[in-house]
Amino acid sequence: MAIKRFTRQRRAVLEVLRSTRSHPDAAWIYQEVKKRVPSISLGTVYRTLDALTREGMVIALHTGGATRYDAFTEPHPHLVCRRCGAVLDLDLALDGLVEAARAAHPEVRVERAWLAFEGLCPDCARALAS
Amino acid sequence: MAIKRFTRQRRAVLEVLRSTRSHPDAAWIYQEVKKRVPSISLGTVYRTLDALTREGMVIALHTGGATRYDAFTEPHPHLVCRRCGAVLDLDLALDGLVEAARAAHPEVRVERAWLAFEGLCPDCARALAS
DNA sequence: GTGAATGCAAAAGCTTTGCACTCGA
DNA sequence: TCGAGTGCAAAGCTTTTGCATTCAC
Repeated sequence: MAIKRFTRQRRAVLEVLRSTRSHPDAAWIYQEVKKRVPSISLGTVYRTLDALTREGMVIALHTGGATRYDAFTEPHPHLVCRRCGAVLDLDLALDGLVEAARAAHPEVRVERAWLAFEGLCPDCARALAS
Repeated sequence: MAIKRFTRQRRAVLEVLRSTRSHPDAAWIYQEVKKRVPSISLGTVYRTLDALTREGMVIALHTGGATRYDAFTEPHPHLVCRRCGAVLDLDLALDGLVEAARAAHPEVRVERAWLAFEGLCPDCARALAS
């Protein structure tokens, strides 16, 4: 269902998510939101993240473990560190990807592109280089 | 650990996976492999898929629900249908993506690109158009 | 006031794991 | 032979859900 009421809980989830660029999962968000709204339950966090995702206010990232969320909704690629699991935003335009897919495959409806790179974050790249 | 023995079970999992382009999950693979190796357990299927993925013989796709596997390991994008969940291979070159990411972000190590499109498969596009 | 949203807790997936046994190299 | 791999089952983790209650509109 669409969001009808903007409750304290939903506002807090959104604010916590907007306050970080670490692409946290539901458990981390829950711990943080609890500091502002101690009565909130994990189930509400999940329901809120689900609603916000369907509204397009946040993005859900499926990188392997728990789903991670991102309040920065402009299309942008991510780097997933294969060593520590960190997810970083990359500054790289995704222009043309959707159009190219549409041109190559007119039989499907292409709505959005998800681009992720696998590799090593700066810390892990340094650690493995030595 | 690396694969040391190519058992009946592992051969069967790989053959089942190579026989389809439907990007099945572990449960489906388990049902199919059972027809050839009735004694196989779901745990072995998971361990085998994990080993094959680490060996680079199959690819693991994280699209939201259960992990799906693909024996076609050439880098290629997928279309994930938001209506029925189907995953289709798209015929579109990924050339230059990794290089572009490396150029834009020399501080990270970029090893591989994962490109997925969200949209509608041919059946669902047709169904929603009417 | 009213029903959308919440809190709680149970349950439902999906995946991993410990252990004794098996069998491929 | 002998340890990598298996089968079984229990456990672990993430996520969903039913239901009574609450509270935003």
